Amino acid sequence: MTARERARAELTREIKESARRQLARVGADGLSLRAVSRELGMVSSALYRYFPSRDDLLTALIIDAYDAIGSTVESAIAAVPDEAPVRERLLAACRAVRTWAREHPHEYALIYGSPVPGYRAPQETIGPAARVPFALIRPLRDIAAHGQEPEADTAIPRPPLSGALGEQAAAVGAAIADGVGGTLPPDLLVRGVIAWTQLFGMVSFELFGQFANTFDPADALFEHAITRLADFVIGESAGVTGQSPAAGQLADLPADPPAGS
Amino acid sequence: MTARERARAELTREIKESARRQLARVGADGLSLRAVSRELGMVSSALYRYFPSRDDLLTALIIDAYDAIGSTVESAIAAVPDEAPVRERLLAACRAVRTWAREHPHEYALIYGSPVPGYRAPQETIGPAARVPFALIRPLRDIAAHGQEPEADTAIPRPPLSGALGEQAAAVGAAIADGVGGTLPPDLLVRGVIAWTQLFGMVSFELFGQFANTFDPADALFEHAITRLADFVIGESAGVTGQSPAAGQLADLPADPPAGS
DNA sequence: TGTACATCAGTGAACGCGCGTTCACTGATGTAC
DNA sequence: TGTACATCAGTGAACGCGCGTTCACTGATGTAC
Repeated sequence: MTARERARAELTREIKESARRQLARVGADGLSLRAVSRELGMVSSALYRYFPSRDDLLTALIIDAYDAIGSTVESAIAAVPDEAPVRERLLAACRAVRTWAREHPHEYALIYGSPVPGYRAPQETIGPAARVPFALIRPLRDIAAHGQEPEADTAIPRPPLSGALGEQAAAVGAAIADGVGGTLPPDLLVRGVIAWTQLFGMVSFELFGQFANTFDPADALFEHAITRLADFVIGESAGVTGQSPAAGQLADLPADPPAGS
Repeated sequence: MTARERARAELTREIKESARRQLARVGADGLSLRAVSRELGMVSSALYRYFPSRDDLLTALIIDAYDAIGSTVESAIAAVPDEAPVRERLLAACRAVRTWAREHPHEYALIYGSPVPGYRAPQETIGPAARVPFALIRPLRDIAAHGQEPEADTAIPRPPLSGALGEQAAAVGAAIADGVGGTLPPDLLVRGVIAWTQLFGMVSFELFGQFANTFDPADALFEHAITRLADFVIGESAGVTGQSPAAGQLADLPADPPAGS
């Protein structure tokens, strides 16, 4: 790696860092190449050696943000001991999402807030964007791989999917089989998606100020909500008993069965 | 009402309409007084007779949007026959939220998307902002007023609230008692809040493009999700039986008991 | 090891643009007697 | 019913600002022989 290449990588990093700082001050629409160049002590036209346009810089920030929250969630899940029940992995993932969002509110807003009008997210963002949903759904594979869900232990009724939803979920399940390491039953996948929306709905409301004056420090509400959410997804009621009755069973499974249906 | 006053009201309306159209084209940050004045065939400085600044115009749009979705939801609930179970009112409210959001995506983004940096929502917005959550929670009052929840019919376990959450919910419940027409038990209130976040999480993900390439027409997913959501909030499992067993009982209650605990 | 040439990073000036807001003004609409 | 004055809506010019992007350029870093 030549000195030139090292300098280029370093400056690219500095440009994005400065842009992130500016994001925090003025938001995505206020992000200005001239301001970035000013902070870096360069002339504004110099930035065009690194990013062909303002939108490309924005895209880089979006990809970085998706990757950052994605790897944070993946790490949080990986940090849970293999013997721990699926439930613990889900809870860890939820907490990781919230923690990252609170630590990087403006990057969170960039990727999960209202889309910037006039900006069309390019193809390259969809891979990184899928990391969090994949990470959330992957633990469910362990339930599916178990052959059957702990039907006897669950007290939560499971209304059947409508025909249209069943087909849609089956198609999605097949399409993402590679990403999540196996085909999920439609019902389980739908529960996972609902949990995904619930999780981000709660985090967004907290960050965007909808809880102002009511559930303002949302810690207790969040903890309660993700407990209920885990009940809903997994179909156990460990929120009551404190420990999943099926945990022992699941723990005996290999943590990572081979991919493919 | 003098001719002058009528003209003023009319033009104020036209300015806001033009601004809403522009919102759809360029978003909140792109909203420009000069563009509005251009569309109206006026000189830009003339707008200052109607709104003292750009931010005040934005505030007016935000209040209008909150009022619009608020009254839409209220109407949807009111349109449900009095004899219908609480469940039907909840579902109607959820569908109304989604329909309005899809018909007014940019106004939705204005109030539920990422906050505009540098813009601080003034006090006048909090009343209108509360209309939807109040409308969602108000039907739950009927459950609370019934004296007890249909405990026997519910199959969903109800883990207790943590101490901190219980206190917070009790405080919030007391603070909003006037708005919802009665004090709600903390547990019921928390379920309502969780449902609120779930509902808007799902609508936001649909509108902001997170379902792209997966659950893209989200109709079936949404219908399923709100069914589960009603199960969760009300504790009945009408999604399975098709009709709430407690519906008859609740229908005998007065639709609007006097406010206050 | 040294020279000749190509590649690339950064400069500085310029283009053309749109923005929010102020201000002194004209003329029409409303009000008091 | 008519006049004198006050209020208000809309004009047009101007201020000062920051922006994205282009372009011909200089000088440093890399590469081939």
